[in-house]
Amino acid sequence: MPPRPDVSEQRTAQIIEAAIAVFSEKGFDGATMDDIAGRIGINKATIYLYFDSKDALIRAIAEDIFARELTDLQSARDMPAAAAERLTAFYEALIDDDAELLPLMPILYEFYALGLRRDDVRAVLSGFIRRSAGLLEAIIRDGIASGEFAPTDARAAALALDALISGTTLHWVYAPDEVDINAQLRFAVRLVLRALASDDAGPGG
Amino acid sequence: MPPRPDVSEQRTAQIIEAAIAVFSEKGFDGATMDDIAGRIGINKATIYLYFDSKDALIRAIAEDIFARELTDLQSARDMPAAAAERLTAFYEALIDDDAELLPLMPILYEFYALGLRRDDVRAVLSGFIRRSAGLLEAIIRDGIASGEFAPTDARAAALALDALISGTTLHWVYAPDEVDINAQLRFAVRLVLRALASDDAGPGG
Amino acid sequence: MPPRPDVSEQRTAQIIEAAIAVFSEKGFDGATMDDIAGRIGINKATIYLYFDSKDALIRAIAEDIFARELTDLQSARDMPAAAAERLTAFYEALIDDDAELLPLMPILYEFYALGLRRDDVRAVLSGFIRRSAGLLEAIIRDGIASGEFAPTDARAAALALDALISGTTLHWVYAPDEVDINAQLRFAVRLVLRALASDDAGPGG
Amino acid sequence: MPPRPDVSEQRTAQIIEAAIAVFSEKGFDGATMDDIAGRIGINKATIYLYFDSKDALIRAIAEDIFARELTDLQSARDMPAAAAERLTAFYEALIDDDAELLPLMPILYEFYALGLRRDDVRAVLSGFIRRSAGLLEAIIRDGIASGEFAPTDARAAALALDALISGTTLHWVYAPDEVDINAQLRFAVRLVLRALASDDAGPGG
DNA sequence: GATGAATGAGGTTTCATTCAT
DNA sequence: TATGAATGAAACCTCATTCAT
Repeated sequence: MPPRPDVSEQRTAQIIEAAIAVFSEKGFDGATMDDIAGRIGINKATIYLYFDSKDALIRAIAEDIFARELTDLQSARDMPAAAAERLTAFYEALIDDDAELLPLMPILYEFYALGLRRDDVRAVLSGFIRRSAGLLEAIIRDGIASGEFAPTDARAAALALDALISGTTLHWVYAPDEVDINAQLRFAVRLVLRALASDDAGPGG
Repeated sequence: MPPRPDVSEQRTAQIIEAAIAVFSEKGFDGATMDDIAGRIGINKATIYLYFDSKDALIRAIAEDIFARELTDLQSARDMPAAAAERLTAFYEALIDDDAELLPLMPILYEFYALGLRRDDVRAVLSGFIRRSAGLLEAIIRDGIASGEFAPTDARAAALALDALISGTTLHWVYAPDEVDINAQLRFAVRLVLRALASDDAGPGG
Repeated sequence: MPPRPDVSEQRTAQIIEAAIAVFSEKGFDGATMDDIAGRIGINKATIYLYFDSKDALIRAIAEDIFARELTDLQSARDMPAAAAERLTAFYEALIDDDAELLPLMPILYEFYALGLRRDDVRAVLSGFIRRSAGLLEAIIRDGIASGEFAPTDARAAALALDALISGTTLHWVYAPDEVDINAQLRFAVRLVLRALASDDAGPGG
Repeated sequence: MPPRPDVSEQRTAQIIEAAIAVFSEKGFDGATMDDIAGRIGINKATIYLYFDSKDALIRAIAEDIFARELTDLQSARDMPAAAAERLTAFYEALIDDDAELLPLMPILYEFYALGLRRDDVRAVLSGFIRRSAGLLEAIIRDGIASGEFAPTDARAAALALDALISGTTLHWVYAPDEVDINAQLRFAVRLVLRALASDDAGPGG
């Protein structure tokens, strides 16, 4: 914690923002501290006043990004609406964020790759995935409780939905011409909803 | 006709194998040519007799790995069995390959990340994803033709299944304790099969 | 306004000086960045703060050296004296600079060789040669205008004089025992002066 | 001396020829043994059957090239003609060899540069320069003996002529548009001949 | 808080040279 | 005689990190 929190916090945020942009473009290793500093017109050394190391910066970014993503999911969960509607709302928010989300994809995969090698990053990612599925599960559980969905393995369904979403995003990124992301995500949700509505016993059965 | 058997192909394969192992462990950037050479007890410079550059080596690995993966899928497609059975067989092969597949995951995400920045890698990945979905689609289409599945958008279903598989693998890798990969994949297939069996119009509808 | 005086220019000059010495001794290819850095007790990487690459450094040296040489010639041209005197003064300065000039010879030939392969270096050399002959030509032209020399092809005479000087320098460097550089240069100038004084039509005739 | 001289000599010559071409194009350091071997379709290692090292090859080339040049000069000296004619014949042969000589210029300067650092090369070059001036001197001396030229310092005149020739060649190479090599060389010879014809005492006087 | 200057460590790539065949 | 394969040594260049100002 640097002495003057007001300025510091701004700078911290500014650096993180710049770093996200640069890392997205060049990858964690391809990007240099100079690239990041240059993007906001400060000196490379200044970054070290706010972050201990490049690794620490990367870790901070992981926390920042995944916290933001969770926020979206959380507000979907907390919407006063039927469960099916809330799930739909969630993926629609995802798509609408198109302009925001797409540029994050490179860094996302960068994190998936890095997390398998760095424990601190792995922890952040694991937590995110767990919580992400947890939020979807909560919505599904609400739907079951309210009788909107048939009783089923909410956890498995949540995992499947989450998997569908991230898998579809991958298609979107790597074969954009072939995938109508919007239709495909809608299809995915419907797929899961139908399973929930039926009496399927889920993977645990 | 040189007296000695052509050792080139063996060396090439040997280097690729070593490189896969090292890249998985340290990432493309973290791994050095020395690491790779050291792993098979040759000199760093020898690698350059077989690959023009580190980048070329990475690219060769991409082709190698994804070709192997496709082979598995292809043999599933070509099995003389009902479509549902063939889909099931495919993901079961995936799981059985556990010991082979799991160590490849880091490199896979490494490729996903890199592909968004390097065109040659991107081309290999795009092709893989496209062909992968194409093979699943073929099986599904067979099922529809044989009356095993209800008429539906085979492409969308294939994409969904493919997405489910890669998304589930991600869970598996990052939250292994929470995910029974076997059950979860079975669940995924059943999910899609049910959609196929019904009269749902798919994402295009 | 940084508190410290701008040390950049000094460093730049220091590096160029060291590089000239090292390049003279070992040739462009034989010399390493480490050699150069070591000579002034700095780290190799520091050189890269001032020059983009070894090639850029070499190019900077070309500009530096040839600019210096031209300065000498220019001051000879601008002397308030008869043309013949000014020409004589020039080669005498050349000889007096003995201690400075001789060590530069290796690097000069290095440049002659390199310039035939590298366009940026070639441009510097071409310009130098052109301007060098141009300055001599100006002096000769003055002499003709003042009636000191007979009307003749001033350009051809200048080129001949320039050629004589560089050719003689070559002898000097490679057969120092056999050539009295001082006498030989004086002879060369006299040779040209006599041609100028006569009514010879020059090479164009 | 390899066992079978017939094949060996051919190979040796073939390698030298290839090396001259490659060295001219890329410089001594820029050229690799592979470049040279590749140019005649042999294996790099084969060169080592004929030359001990790259340095030895370079030295052999120096001897080869300068011997050839001297041959031209020698035949000019031995022509049954007046001295003035023989000098003229010499520079004319030089110009006619245009197509042969011009491509050798890069390697020539390469040698001038290298000779200042490598004793074996320096010895070859020194000898060449000395002998070259010696041949010109012989012709001039003949001219003096026959009364064709006025008595003068033949050595100084020869050196001046030699210097003029090599200096002019430099202009030619670096400012080809500005120099009519043919006219300029003729001018140079005339310049010297006039000096010889007169009663000038030369530099030694 | 900020930076210009510097560096140590290291990575990719190149290549003359060797040697078993 | 010829070569495919291999390598040790080294060079250029980069960059995260430090520190005096």
